[in-house]
Amino acid sequence: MTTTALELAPAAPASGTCCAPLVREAADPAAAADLARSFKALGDPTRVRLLSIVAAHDGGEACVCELTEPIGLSQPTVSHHLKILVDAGLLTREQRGKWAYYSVVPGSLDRLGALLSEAAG
Amino acid sequence: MTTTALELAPAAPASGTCCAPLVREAADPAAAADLARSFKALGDPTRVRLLSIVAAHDGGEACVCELTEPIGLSQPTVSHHLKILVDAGLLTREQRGKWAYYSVVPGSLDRLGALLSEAAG
DNA sequence: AGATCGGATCGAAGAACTTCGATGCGTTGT
DNA sequence: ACAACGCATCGAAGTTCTTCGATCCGATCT
Repeated sequence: MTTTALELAPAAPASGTCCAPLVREAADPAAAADLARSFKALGDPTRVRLLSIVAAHDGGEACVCELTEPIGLSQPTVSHHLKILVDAGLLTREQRGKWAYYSVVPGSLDRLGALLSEAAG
Repeated sequence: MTTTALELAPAAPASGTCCAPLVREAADPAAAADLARSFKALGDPTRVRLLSIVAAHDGGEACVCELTEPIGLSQPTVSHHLKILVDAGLLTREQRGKWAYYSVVPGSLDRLGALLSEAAG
């Protein structure tokens, strides 16, 4: 490590321009909005808990009746949050007889994590 | 792959209990709230773009004056979003003379991705 | 068929968020 | 010392989100 690059690294010491230029493309607004939509679904403690409880069940699925009690919220509220997680592509819903079973979409969380590293790596 | 486990997999065919038991602990409410706080910071398209633009700059840092224009929002609004990202531990702020430089906290996004896989893996 | 149960949908009330213009504070330049 | 600049903070207005009780729809049981 020599001090060769020191002449251009600190840019302007006093006045003039303040920042360094871009070295690569930033995420375009559409991609950013997509990413934000997914993260917004995880931006509520209730929904994180729902996701975790579903994943903790045998077979990776659980019905609403098993989710309402540990969450401690009303049944309509739990259904509302589950719908948001389904719309975000993190859960799937399957009606079997009288009960509705929710399960984690395989790989959906890993895909999100990968996008995370890519967006700011 | 034999059909050995089929006897206990479908649980109750008609009435009775609906769901399978838990096979492991779900995330406790405090941990879920922590995780949700981080994701909520990423749950806005403006903040995802800010993070991306900062990371795209040389040296991984940028000042507010370089962020306001590409975002297309007012300077107070950009400052507000930057503060949220700092509070979430995703950005750091450093005042150098007249300008405030924001940079991505190294590893913060990877850590989030790891928690993601852990919480529902 | 009628009753019952699981769960989604429908407003509504309250809280939280996003955005802005105006203003204040610290640094830089004249 | 004074003016100019970068940026944070302060209300305020409008929107969105969270939560609930009430209600409705399907499936199951008697």
